[in-house]
Amino acid sequence: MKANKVRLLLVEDEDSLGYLLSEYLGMKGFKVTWVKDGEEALTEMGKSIFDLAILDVMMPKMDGFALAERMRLNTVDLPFLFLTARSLKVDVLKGFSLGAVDYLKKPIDEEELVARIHAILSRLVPKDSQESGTYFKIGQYEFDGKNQKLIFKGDFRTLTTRETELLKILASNENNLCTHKDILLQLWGVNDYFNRKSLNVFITRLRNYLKADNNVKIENLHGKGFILRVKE
Amino acid sequence: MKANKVRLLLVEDEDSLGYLLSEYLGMKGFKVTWVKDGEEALTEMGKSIFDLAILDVMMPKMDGFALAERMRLNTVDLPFLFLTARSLKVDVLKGFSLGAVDYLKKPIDEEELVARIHAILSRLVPKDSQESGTYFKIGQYEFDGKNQKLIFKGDFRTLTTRETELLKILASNENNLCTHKDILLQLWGVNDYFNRKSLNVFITRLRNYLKADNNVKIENLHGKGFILRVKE
DNA sequence: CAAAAAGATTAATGAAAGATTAAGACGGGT
DNA sequence: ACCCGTCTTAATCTTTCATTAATCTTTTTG
Repeated sequence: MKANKVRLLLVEDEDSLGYLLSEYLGMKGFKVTWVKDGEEALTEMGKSIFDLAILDVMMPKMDGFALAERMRLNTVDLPFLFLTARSLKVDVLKGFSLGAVDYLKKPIDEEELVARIHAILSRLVPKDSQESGTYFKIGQYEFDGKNQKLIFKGDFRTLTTRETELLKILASNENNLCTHKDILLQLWGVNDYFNRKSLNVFITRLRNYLKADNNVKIENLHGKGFILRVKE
Repeated sequence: MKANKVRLLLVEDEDSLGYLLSEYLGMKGFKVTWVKDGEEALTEMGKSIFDLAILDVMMPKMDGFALAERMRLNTVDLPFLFLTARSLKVDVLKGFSLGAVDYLKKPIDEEELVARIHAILSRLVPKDSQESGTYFKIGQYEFDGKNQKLIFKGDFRTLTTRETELLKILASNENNLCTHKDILLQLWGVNDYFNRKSLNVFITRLRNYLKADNNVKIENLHGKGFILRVKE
């Protein structure tokens, strides 16, 4: 899984610059996804994982600043830098206050851009790997992830691998949102329509297994994901 | 943010700029140590701990690049950025290849420098307690943005996506005006008649949810926007 | 004070997301 | 090759929620 190419999301409406940069960065060994507006960018962020986003500030529809703000609201935790012709001081400051890791003024020097990307990536804290335990208490249930057993008052049921993996994710984030995206990427590695449907089936199964304790619920956050809710 | 001050090591031979920067940065809440050449810098690094070094490139005796190289040889693991009048591309690239986290061209804008320092530090320091920026206290309410929960005296209500996004904006600007324009751009990316109508609907909803504490109000500034007002 | 603009409130609608159940596909073990 | 347990796809039904609409109230301005 690791040792892979660095994945960049380039958001640039201008054809010429977008083409130039995506080609150049591709040549330099990055995996580049180029989209032309903020909406597309958000969609793309929902579909796959990126290491860094490069946002043009001046774009029709949604500008780079608005996009950064929406990323924050959607708790998309993706580092980003701005690329812009607007070098007004107030813009630079706004860029950083939105959480940018860098702010580059046009005209862009491609080599400098690459150097800066590397500087940024080398300093990034690696994402917390889900090093979760294997044994959980879920309300009156006990869940032995290693042996795939769900125990209730002495009785137990053996879960399948998928059921186990899913319950592990939910249980290690008890009472906290697990997004579709995270679950799907962790279980299937891909976030598409069919896997999403599959996920629903497994959720139904788990709900069924967990119904004996009605302080335990798998709730849905519409459009976001699931929460394993344990009252008290 | 952080309890103790951030410690900066400023290496700058020029008196005027050095004085200006160390004063300004000190005023901005940093603990600044100002030395005038590379030798002194290395001594200082041996004596105390710093969070970030700011190196001028052009200095007599040992220039910034040479200093960075010596730091590497001495395995001094201190992030540094360059400050320089030499904006030649080859210099910029050399700066980054030496491991710089940033490279600023003179003339330096002090505010931008501060913004960049903060951007760098926030990347270096592991994110403080996962839920930064998504958890709010609103009067007697607690608002958990990540899980879209609005909590009042132990009980909670789950908000929808839009309700959550809107409340996040208002809450992060408590007692300050959020203009229509800003809200609309952040929530929809577009500022038109219909979204504005939509916004009103959501404001009504939030008002309804927040009415249990009458020190909390969403006020309207006619023609301007909304304010989440929290008395006391 | 009257007209117009902006805002507030409540309700209706429809598309998208989710839930559930069943049927098909796949693969290891015998 | 044929079970059997498991995962995936399909089909169908239900719920959710953003948006639009309709109506009423407040504020501004001349």
